[in-house]
Amino acid sequence: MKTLILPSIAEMNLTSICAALGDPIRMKIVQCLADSGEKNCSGFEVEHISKSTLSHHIKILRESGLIQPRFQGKEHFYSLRTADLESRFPGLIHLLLREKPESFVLPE
Amino acid sequence: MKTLILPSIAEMNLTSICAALGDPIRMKIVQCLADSGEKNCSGFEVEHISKSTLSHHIKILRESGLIQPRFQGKEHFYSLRTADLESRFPGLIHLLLREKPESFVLPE
DNA sequence: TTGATAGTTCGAAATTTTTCGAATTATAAA
DNA sequence: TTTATAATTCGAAAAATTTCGAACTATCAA
Repeated sequence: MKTLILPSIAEMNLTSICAALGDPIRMKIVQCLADSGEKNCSGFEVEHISKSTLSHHIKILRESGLIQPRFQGKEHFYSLRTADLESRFPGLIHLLLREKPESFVLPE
Repeated sequence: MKTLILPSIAEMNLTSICAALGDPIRMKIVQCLADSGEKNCSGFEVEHISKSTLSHHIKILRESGLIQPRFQGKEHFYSLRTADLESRFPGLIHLLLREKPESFVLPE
């Protein structure tokens, strides 16, 4: 079993999070997850990009604290760390929603 | 008189804004302005950086839509485009405040 | 056990960003 | 007019990021 490195809430840093979001591919992945929850790599709405490049972007998102993986068989399912992000940077998640923001309920 | 290029509210783009904020020097400038309003270059809390480098960072912040200049004599005073940013990305400004966020009143 | 699938890691090339000093513009003050 | 100050622009060098294919790990299914 592999150990995964995720920053704690206290370790999250706004500059790193912005740097992670400052790339169009990564922004798209994050907005895709913000809109519709958990997805594996093939569910991200990105095209014309090799799988190693996609892995690289996923790593940056994970290390910034934006996303977390869940391993199920061969697949890695990713989701936004909604509650953690909301507690550390209130309002951030809301900013990332593309549509129907009124349908999104923030965590308690 | 020089014409300055500022993106309109509609032209503002979240990815570009995040990219602009994803650098520690630029984040510091923006948080400095968010905390205390208008400042010229010498008022930014950045050190060990040449003036041409500082100009480069200011340009990126301006072109992303985060800041606007006001020319007075030799000096260029910069401020956050608070109202414009709040109308385009509600909550963004609040995220950038380092201290005393409760004392900050968002524009109408 | 073999083969297929999902994804990561490695190393190198391509591209972009950051940085600087020198030259330049614009204003103000002597 | 000359000098000083505030800041930008211009190249070019240095540093960081993005990208890819190949090799690898792990799981599942035949």
